[in-house]
Order: sequence, then structure tokens, then C-alpha cells
Amino acid sequence: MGVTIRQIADAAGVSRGTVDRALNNRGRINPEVSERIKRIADELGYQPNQLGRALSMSKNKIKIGVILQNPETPFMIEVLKGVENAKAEVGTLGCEVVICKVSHNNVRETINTMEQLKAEGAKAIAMVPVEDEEVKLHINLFVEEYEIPIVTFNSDIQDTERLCFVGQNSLQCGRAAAGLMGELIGANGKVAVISGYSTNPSLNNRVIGFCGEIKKQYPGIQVVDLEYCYEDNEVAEKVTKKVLDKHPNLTGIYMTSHGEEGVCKALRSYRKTNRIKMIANDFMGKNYELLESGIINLLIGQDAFVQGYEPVMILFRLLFHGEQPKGEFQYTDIIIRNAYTIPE
Amino acid sequence: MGVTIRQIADAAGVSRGTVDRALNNRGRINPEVSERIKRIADELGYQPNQLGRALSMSKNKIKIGVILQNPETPFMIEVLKGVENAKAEVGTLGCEVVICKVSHNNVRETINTMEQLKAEGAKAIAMVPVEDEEVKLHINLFVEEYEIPIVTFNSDIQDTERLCFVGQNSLQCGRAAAGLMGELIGANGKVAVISGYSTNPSLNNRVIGFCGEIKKQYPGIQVVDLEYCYEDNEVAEKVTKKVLDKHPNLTGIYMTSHGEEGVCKALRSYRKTNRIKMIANDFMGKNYELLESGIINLLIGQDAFVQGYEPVMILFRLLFHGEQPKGEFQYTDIIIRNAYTIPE
DNA sequence: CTGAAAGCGCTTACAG
DNA sequence: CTGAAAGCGCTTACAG
Repeated sequence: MGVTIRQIADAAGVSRGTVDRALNNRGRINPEVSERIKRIADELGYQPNQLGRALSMSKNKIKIGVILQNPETPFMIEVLKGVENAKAEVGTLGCEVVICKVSHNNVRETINTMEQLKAEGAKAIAMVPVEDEEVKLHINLFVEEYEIPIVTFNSDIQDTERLCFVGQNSLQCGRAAAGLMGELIGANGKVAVISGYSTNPSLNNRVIGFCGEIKKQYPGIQVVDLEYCYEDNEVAEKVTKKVLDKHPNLTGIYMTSHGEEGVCKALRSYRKTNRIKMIANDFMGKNYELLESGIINLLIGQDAFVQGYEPVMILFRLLFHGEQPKGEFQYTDIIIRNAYTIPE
Repeated sequence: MGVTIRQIADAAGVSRGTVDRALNNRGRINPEVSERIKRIADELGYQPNQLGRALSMSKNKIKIGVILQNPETPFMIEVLKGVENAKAEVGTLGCEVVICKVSHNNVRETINTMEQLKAEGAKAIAMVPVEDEEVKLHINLFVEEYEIPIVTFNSDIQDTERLCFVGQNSLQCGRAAAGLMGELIGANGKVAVISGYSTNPSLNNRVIGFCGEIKKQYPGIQVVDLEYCYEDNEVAEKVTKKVLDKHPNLTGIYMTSHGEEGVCKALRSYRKTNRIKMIANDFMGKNYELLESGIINLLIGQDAFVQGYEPVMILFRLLFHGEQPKGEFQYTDIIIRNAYTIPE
């Protein structure tokens, strides 16, 4: 089949060990010999055989650490599936993946876990970061001092030396919602936005994307209100009722985050489910049921699986093949579903 | 790490070759010894190491054949990418994938290619079938006589012994379009369906799914016309004009297949682009541009990549791990896009 | 029916 | 700085 290390060794008149040292820059080799071997490898079109490599490295595998935040939420459970899949895939190729879980926004725990992974010999880390100065410093420390590359996923932390980010383009997500809302309610109408936390950058971006695009593309549509429900159904119900009282001719609601059940409860009790078009985010909780029952008209979601799978694969490709990621932002697909495109 | 064949051999007091014969049912072994070895392997929780296996089999790789139809169409080019990805993935694990291309609906060529793959020693085949009696007979012949399992993809051919089908649920695709149309034009209106060929089962299913669901869910919406454009833009333009002449208050068009540019040209010349909501299929040709310009309101597509990737992987898992596919129908995701969720 | 040996392509101590 | 050898876990002729 392909060219082997042995053929290169023969062609260069050296031993296989020497070829290995040259091709993998292991040092302890005459630079000129190294150059010559590399040239020969190039000429022969050498492609290292992953199997041979993986098998011989299977005694001491290279470690990639993964830090998952909020592991018990439905979304993260799906992300975890992606991580586990990547783990199985690279596990077969001589790479070990260590998965750690930390609780929501816990700075201390996050940093400790980073340190612990380093102590265990992790050669790279994929993590859901916390928006925090100390965490930022640690990320830079790891990348620059320890030469442990870091990929953020799900939520990003900019102004750091992290290699890249895998997750949703939340601005674009908001814009997509605006486009759908425009299609659903037509050129004129009043819509309200209900978001989760005003402190969450991703959710804020969805709001900004939504409002900006409505203003730009649909001048006849007014965004009359923006409320926060803290992803709590009771609060969501309450604020929805408030909005409905204030705007009896409301025609649309965009939810950036959870609390859908509360909103729907309010819509039902006001008998507005047919009159008001609702667009919500993510395929978790009761969202599919609400979509099927027609209260939610369209759902926008992220590819949670990819958000877990890709970061590990990016680091694997970097460590094993020296392959750089395609770009700083690896945005996952923005998925639109109606009642007929629910999976399974 | 894991249990190895050597440990089993030691525990059983036999050689590694014997363990191999037992565990892989290669025959030429005392049944009792074989049983004992299997029991020991079970007790030790033996999991064969894919690397070792693949490496040692890398001299004579197991072959999987792929028969692609219409390889020059944009859709199939995307499918081919999926096939190539799977090929690369299993290529690393001791499996060779041979890709063959046949022209549209060519029965002779299809059957010849099947025979040729068999002659080359293919142990399984993934194929886009032709709806034809002789092809059906050949599929059954291969599966039953030659014990070469066959997976169909993209289009199915039922009443055969094919292992499973990977592709779109076209009925459901039509239903999804109906749901979107209902959201776009509201409870009342008149819509027309423009399809490709009346002889294409998949397209017909989209039509059936669409009309059925409109009738069921939106009694106020009337499907006033069904035309065929043979995926030709000029024909499409002509029939669209005919429809528009006949139904001046038309509010929606569902296209099951290509010819979008022709339809859009007609809509433009009648200045109807804003008045009529249009839902089209697949992400090929000018569809993204038409979506961005707002003439097409929503696009429904298939996961072409998966349609190429999965069939190969299903056969690989079957051949290498004896793993049966999850079900007879492996439907790919039905993807909805608006102008804001165009990839790249 | 069973075993001993060679080999798949690579990496890694160990000598020198 | 370089080479010879052993080893990763499995399969496969070859003897017997």
C-alpha cells in the first residue's frame, strides 16, 4: 500500500529509528541527515500509518483533558455524548480523554480542575470557561507557560490565548430568529423578547441579533418589550402575563432561553396560543412537546453533539498531526425545526 | 490497559493462534476448547483491540463497494464527500472502499458494476438502486446466494433483501413543508405544488406528504394545482406562469425538486415575489442565493453527507464487528434553513 | 485440531 | 548522533 518508514530508511541508507527521529523532530539527530530524510519522505509521498503509530504508542497514551460545566443539564448531557464519541474514536488511536465536570460558573473548581489535569499530564484541554479574570489569566498561563493548548466550547472567553472556540454564533442565532419571526407574523406586528439572564453574554447576543435584524429587515414590526425570566417557569409565566396585559395586540414572542413552559402556561390562560407566534431556543425540556402541540411554532437549536465532539477532535488533530484548526471560531450549525422534523 | 489475546491464551493454556480461531469462529478447532476459550474471554471481559487487528489485516484489506448514481450532480457530489470521509475513516482500520459511478437510471451499468465489485472480492455493497425488476432480482441474488449484504441509500428499493436504507423520509419531508407553508401563509390561502417527474417515487412522496398534511392540518388552505417541470427551468417558468394566470390570488408554492430559477423568474415577471411564499427543496444550485434574496422563503434539505457516510459505516460495523444496523430505515435529518442559517 | 513464528508499521529504551 | 532490537495486539500461513 503506502510508503513505509522502512522504505524511507532504505532509500536514505539509515535505520528506521533515525527516520522516526527526523520525521517527528525528536532531536538527537544530525540536522543535515534529518533534512535529507524529510526530503526523501516528501518525494516518496510518505503518509504515516496511524495504526502502526497508535499501536506502538498504546502503552503510554497522550492525554487530552475536557472540562464540562453544568454537566447535569439536558444540553450538557448531549454535549457529553459528543465528547464520549470523540473519546471512543481517538481512544482507538492511542489518545486518552479525561472528562472532568465542574458546577455552574465555579471559578475555583474550574481552575483547580485545570491544574489537576496538568498534574495528570494532560497535553491539551478543551473547556467550558467561566467569564472571570482569574480564569482568563490561567488560560493564558497554560497556553503560554505550560504550552498546553486550550479550546473553549459552548461559551467562549475572548481576549485570551485560547486556540479556538467551538459553539454557536449567538448573534446569528438571534438574527435567524428574527427572519423566522418576520415570516411568521408578516410585515407588521408587535413582538416581545423574553430572555434568561441579563448577565449571560450568549443570551444577550441573541437578543441583540434579534432586535437588530427586526429593525433592519422588518421596519413594520416593533419589539415592544424585553423581559428576563431567569430560566424559571414561574417567573416566565408572571412576566409573560405582564407583557400580555400591557400589549393586548401582541403577535409574537421570542424566547432566547428556558422558561418556555411558564410562557406557554400564560399564553394558554389568556387564550392567546393561536394569536401569538412563538419562537424558542434549544431542543430540551418540554420544547418538542410544545412544538408538537403548536404552541411553539418554530424551534432554533444548536448542535450540542458537535460542541462536544469537535473540541476533542481539534486537539487530537493538533497533537497527533500538527494540524491547526480551520479558524478561531468554529460555529456550529443553527438548526431550525418544526413539528415535523423532530428527530427519532 | 485492556485484556489481550495473550492473557486469554495463558489463562486457557493454549496458544494465541488457538484463541484467535475460537474467538473469531475460524473453524479448525476442537469445539470444546473453543467453548472454554470463549468463556474465559467473557469472564475476563475481553474487548478485541481494533488497532492490532487492523494492523495485522492491513495486507489484505476487506473490501466494501459503493455504487453512486448521477455522480456529477451537485447533490451527489456532496454525498460523495460523505463516502470519501467514511472511506478515510475505515481505511485506517483495515478496510478498503471501492467507489463506482453509474449514470442515471442505467440498469445495465448498475448490474454490471455489482458483478464487477463481486469479481473484485467486495464483501458488501452500498448502492443507489434503480427501480427495476432485474436490479431487484440481482440484489436478492447477491444477498441470498453470494452472501454479500447490500445497503441502499438516497433512493430505496423495497421488497428486496437489502439490509437497510439510508436516506430521506420523503413523505415526512412533504409534511414538514406543509407545516412550514401553514406557518407562512396562515390559515387560509391557495397553494400550488410544482414537482419534478411524476415517475420519481421520492418526489411523489413529497407531494403526497405535503397535500395530505395540508388537508389534515389546514382545511382553509387549498392545493389548487400540481404541475411537473422535469427539473428544467424553462419548463418551470412556463408552468408557473400558467398557474399564476389561472390562480391570480395564489399565496404559496411548494417545489419538490429543481427548476427553482424558472419559477422565480416567473414570479419576478409577474411581480409576485412578495405576495407568494415559496418553499423549495435542497441546498443546491442557486437555492441559497434565491433564499438570501427573499424569493424563496424557506428551504428544506437532506443531509447529503450523511447519506454517503452512513451506508459505508453501517457495512463496516457489520463486517468488522458483526453489528447489525439499528433499523431497516435510517432516515437522515430533515433540515430547514432560512437566509440566516446558510452554512460557511 | 494446535502451536510456533513471522509480520503489519510504528515507537522507544538501550547501547554505542 | 545512530543503529539494532524489542514491543504494541492481532492475524496468517506453515508445520505437524
